[in-house]
Amino acid sequence: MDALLNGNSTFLELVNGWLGYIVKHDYSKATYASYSSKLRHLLQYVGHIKLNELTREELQSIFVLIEMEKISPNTIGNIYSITKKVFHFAIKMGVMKENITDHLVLPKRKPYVPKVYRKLEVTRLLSLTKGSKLDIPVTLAVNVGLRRGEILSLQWKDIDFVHNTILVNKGTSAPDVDHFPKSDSSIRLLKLPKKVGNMLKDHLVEQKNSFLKFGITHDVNTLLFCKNDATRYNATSLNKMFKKLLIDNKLPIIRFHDLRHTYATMAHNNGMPVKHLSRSLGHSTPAITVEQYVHI
DNA sequence: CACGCCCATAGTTCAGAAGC
DNA sequence: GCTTCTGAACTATGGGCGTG
Repeated sequence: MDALLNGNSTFLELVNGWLGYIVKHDYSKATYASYSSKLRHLLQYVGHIKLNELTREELQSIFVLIEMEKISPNTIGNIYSITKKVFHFAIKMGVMKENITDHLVLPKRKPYVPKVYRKLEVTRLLSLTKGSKLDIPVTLAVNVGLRRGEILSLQWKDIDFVHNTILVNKGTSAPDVDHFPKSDSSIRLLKLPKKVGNMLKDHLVEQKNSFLKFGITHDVNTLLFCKNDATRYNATSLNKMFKKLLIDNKLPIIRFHDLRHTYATMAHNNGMPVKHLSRSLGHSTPAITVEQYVHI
């Protein structure tokens, strides 16, 4: 720590100290990026103010200003929880006495209600993607309920055509391309629906042929869904391609991740027990499944 | 122009803790 | 036991930019 941090330091200096000395070391890169960008909302108003001149009332008025920027209540909640950590750090470092983030009044967070496709729209979507680049990711999302990051990092060694299973044990997150599961319960061995298995078999043959043509090695580490040169697609590109497909074909606009919600809703409506569905999605408890994914 | 990458920032997911 | 809150890590979106 720059032993220089004291009551006369500015809020900006405090934030930089916390980000650089704590967050950079103890948290993931994605979290670091998320924290620093959210703190900018505060810095624009109070970055220059000295710590011993910052008051709870002032902080409260800053949150009102942020609300006026049309930032959603959920995001304001996020900004608040990060801010609280910053001041907690200040207290720990002995540069502030009380945590001025206590008892602030904030807008209530609202649950997100995803859009899901009905059977008819799913059928239409699948007929559109058939044979196209998006065939694999869309099918895996809508028929197996995989997350985007899980699809992007699936390798052929994760597919077992003998036992008809698919092993989900890694993910890909923006802005990095790190591999990690969302949580321990996200690691799971799933049954591969017959039609998906068949589709993957066909895809494997096609991919091998295409690789041969370009002189690229194909092995068990090859990604299921990748570009012609075997490299991974950028996660945001997948979203863009998906959205374009919907616009071009006048399908209702949903997010790629909503295909996972669609899968869950359909499975539930088809009578899949919640416990089973929860395992299939990789949730730690069935309560999450019911709360977040089943939209009738 | 279409495609794909990178970056910045907003918003969502989901586990675990806290509160009832 | 449940519901609600918190927080880390994820996904979404859009602009800019390079390539073909």
